[in-house]
Amino acid sequence: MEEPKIIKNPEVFEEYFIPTRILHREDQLMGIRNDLKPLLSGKKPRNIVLYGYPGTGKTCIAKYVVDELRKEFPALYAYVNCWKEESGFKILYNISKNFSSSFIQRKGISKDELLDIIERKIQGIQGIVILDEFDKLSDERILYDLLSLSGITLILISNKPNALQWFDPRIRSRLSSADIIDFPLYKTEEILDILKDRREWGLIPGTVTVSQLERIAGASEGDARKGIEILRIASIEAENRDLDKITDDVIEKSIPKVPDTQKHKLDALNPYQKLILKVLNSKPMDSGNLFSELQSLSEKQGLERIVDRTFRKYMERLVNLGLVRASGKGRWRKYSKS
DNA sequence: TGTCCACGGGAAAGAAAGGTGG
DNA sequence: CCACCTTTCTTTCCCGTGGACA
Repeated sequence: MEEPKIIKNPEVFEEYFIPTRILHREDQLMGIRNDLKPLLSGKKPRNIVLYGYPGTGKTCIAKYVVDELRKEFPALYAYVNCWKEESGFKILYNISKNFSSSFIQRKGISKDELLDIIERKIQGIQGIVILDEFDKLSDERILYDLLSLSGITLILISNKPNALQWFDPRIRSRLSSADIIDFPLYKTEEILDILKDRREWGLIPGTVTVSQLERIAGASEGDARKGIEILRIASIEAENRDLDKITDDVIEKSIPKVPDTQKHKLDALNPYQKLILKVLNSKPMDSGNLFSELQSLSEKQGLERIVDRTFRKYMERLVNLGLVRASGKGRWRKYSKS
């Protein structure tokens, strides 16, 4: 293979790549930092649950914060994807392997022994375990066992909004104090920023234009991973064709190669949710006014009235989709279009 | 200190989507 | 293809909570 013309650093586009700076996820970043902060003063941190659609930065940011923390504090660390390692044994095995510098015999070892190993390892030192896609966990006992070890802080990640509800009440009660952090879909401009960042680190200058990146960002449906993947495929394709820059044609061909992850969540808004957006388009509002506005508008359109709790669920959804911004807390929250 | 009122968890009811066997 | 059952998602009902404000 001769000199690359497009790609400077292919790692930048890999799934495991963690960027040196995180864009547009300040709240989530601070949230996780604060939850883990007690470690630095020898206290027990909060467990954390991260929710959000695919490609909203959950895994990336969790790893980023843990990396950052470990520069200051020597905590043990393990990342396990529960979808790949679905059995309880595999998960424990992976954790103990990550925690331990020495080799662990895989054969003839029981779950209990693995738990013992883990427990011994974290004596006097703390361990952080990221369980990605924890809703895929086949053996929920493991979660219970891990939660019983006081030296372990869990970061649980899922793209199902209420993944916890499936678990045993005992597990839920142990997680009741966990901090729940939501990751809304990225907006198109935010994905554009992320793509520009990756371009800078991963591609040779001048190989892709901003308007081309805009095209990719627009096709990403709020999923940063999808955007990055499109850029990666386009780069490789351009490289293969021996081009010295990425052409529009290559980009258009790359877009359909990346599967939809969001399943068109965005156009699946119901009439009420569309009305809410329309109202917020003109001016920001607090919840009470917005709700009564919605009621009278929907009456005019011949729609049934909805109950207030349903309205709040709609708002929650819209915020999660990143279509509405919520500022202020509790009952004094204000909603505005984002 | 009590009232006000949106918040949000959770259960129950209802609706839609997904199988399966005839 | 339809009838029926199961699973999953949505909406409603119920209710305890907590911060502002008087």
